[in-house]
Amino acid sequence: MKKRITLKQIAKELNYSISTVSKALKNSPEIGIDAKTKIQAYAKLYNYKPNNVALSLKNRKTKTIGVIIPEMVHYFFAKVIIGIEKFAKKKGYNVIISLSNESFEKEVINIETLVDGQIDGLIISLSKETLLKQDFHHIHETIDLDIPIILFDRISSNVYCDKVIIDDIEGAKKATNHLIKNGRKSILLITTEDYVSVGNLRTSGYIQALKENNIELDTDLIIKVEDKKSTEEELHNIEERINEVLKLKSNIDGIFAVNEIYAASALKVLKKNNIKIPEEVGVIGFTDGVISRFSDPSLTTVDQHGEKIGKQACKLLIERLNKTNNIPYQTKIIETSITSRQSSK
Amino acid sequence: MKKRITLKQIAKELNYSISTVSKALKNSPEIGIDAKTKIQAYAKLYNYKPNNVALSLKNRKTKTIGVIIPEMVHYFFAKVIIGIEKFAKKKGYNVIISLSNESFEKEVINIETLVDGQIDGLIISLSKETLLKQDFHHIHETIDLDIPIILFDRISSNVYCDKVIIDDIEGAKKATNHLIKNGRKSILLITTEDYVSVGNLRTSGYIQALKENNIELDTDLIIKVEDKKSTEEELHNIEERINEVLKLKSNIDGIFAVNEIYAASALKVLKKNNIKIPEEVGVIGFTDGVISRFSDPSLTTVDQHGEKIGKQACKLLIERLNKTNNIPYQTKIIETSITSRQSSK
DNA sequence: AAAACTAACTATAACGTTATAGTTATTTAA
DNA sequence: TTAAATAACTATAACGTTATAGTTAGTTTT
Repeated sequence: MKKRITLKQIAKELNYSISTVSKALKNSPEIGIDAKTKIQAYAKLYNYKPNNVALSLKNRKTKTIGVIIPEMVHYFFAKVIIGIEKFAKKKGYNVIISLSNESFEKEVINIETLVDGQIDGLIISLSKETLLKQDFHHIHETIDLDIPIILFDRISSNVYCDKVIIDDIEGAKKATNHLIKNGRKSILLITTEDYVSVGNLRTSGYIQALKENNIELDTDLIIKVEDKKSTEEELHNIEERINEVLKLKSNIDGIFAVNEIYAASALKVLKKNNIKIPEEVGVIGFTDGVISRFSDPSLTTVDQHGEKIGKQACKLLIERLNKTNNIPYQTKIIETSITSRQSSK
Repeated sequence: MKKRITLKQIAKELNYSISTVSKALKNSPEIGIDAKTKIQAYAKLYNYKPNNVALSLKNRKTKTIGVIIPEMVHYFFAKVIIGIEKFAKKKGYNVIISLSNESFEKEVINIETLVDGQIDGLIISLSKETLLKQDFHHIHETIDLDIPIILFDRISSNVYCDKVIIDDIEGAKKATNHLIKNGRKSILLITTEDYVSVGNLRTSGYIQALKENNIELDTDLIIKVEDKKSTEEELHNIEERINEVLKLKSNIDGIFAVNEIYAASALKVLKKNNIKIPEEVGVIGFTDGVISRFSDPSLTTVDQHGEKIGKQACKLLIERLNKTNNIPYQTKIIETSITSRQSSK
């Protein structure tokens, strides 16, 4: 009903020019004290707020950041968004979120839509399809338009821009070492096939940790899972494979899974076999999410600190937006940490 | 590097007026075929895209929808957002997401920020604090500004606007009946204090179901939890209380929890007491999320169909935005359904 | 052949701001 | 006492669009 009041209306009502009103509200010294008090009082009374769209047009800045993530129902991404949102808000930026749903095409469309004058910069975690295709033209075109992009988590070395990642190798090493320090010697690794970069890196970390502790690598202790949608059927499959290895290698005393779901599957199989956790077998997962917290026993995990990642990404972006000259691209690495719970001691 | 091209630049380059260019690109019959082809070709070559901010200012429409949810790390809300996002995109709208973090103050600030010319309408799920305070002035003020609001899930009957909810009473009845049909007679209810409307309604559903099945209500079988942040400590507390009741009432053969977390806690306590699920006690939760799917045993739940809720809310909003006259407010009820898993048979 | 019409354009204003460059009237300096 | 300085404003342009209202030159109509 009562529409927003504008400078024009205030000007007309109080018989000043629009410029005077504008300046008075900005407390400009050019304006006399009388006019100022009158105008400011009136503005306050009618709850004047500058129209942001007009400001965006004038300043050629929207004070809005676009975020594109592969999926929403994922603790890690949700956390990242929280980090972005918090920092952005503090700096006076708004956040627009889009989902690529792991599809290359949707990613391209989302970027196009957002770049259409809605946002000052973008924070993106690439979709699986994009990484598989290795097609980054949409990213490059956006950067060419002088719209900065920050990549996080799912990045590519073929794109030149700021990046925020965790050290997957280091994280996996920490996890493996955690088990070794508990006295575990025969550690089962549940990971993805090698083309998934994250899985690949974590596998390397596992291998390195063993080497550093002079434990011989037994490839029979590595289960590589096809990285599909986690349907009930697929989950059953994974459990089946874990079960087999467990039967085959009865001396297994630790399990490191490269994500929550694999870790939860491991728990299930262990319990079915009446193997005591953590007494007989210690379990640790990567990615600290709800599943880990509410599983029984609760899962020790490698926390990726999604919120920190989001904050850092947002910080990098806003810094770049505020620089007029081009600063060199940075890659920030966020430390992982172990969250110790019941599944390991 | 190569900035966006504008009408002005095209006009200058091709020696036409801005109006001609604008009209040519809109295929106006006022413009001659020669000019049209020339201008359109040039625009295509330089990838002309109208500046959305300018359009927003001109049309007094941003084609953007704001969404405020209490928290992100929550399967249900994530699903709702997916629903909103999908539908919005299809209709040419963008989505801005803000988090109230269950705080009244943050909710107020978020609304203010969004209403500052960024959005055409809002979709909100109220924070717990807001519901506790019963202070809706910010909602009313926004509606007064002719910015339509759609409330979902966490609503209040004291606000007049469009709403999308599930039938909590019906859902709770379905859940309770599901247990009763399994032959359960002594069903423990784990719910929230009554001021949380959702908890309150689900409690009613439970009571009604008992009544309809001629089972006497035993108030000792109702645990009302203070609805706080689910910290480890708080969770421990809940488990403690469940444990006590379980000791006191040894004949309990079913548990209905009004959310996933309470249900997961119940599972934990039952397992600790070596009570067989579902043989001795059947468990059902409200809200179908990851915890339910990955718990052991997996949880039977009342699915709220978050994506449908999001879609419906978005639809209501866009419909209202497209009407010039005020249409009467609607409340849409989305059907729940039972997803049967291991925790009940 | 003058009046009316039409095709193909252009100018202007407006959306709401703000920065820059004026314009007054009044005060101060020389 | 006259020029220079200042205080307190106002007008204008610009951000990128588009709708409305002009303006031409050429074509019909009668």
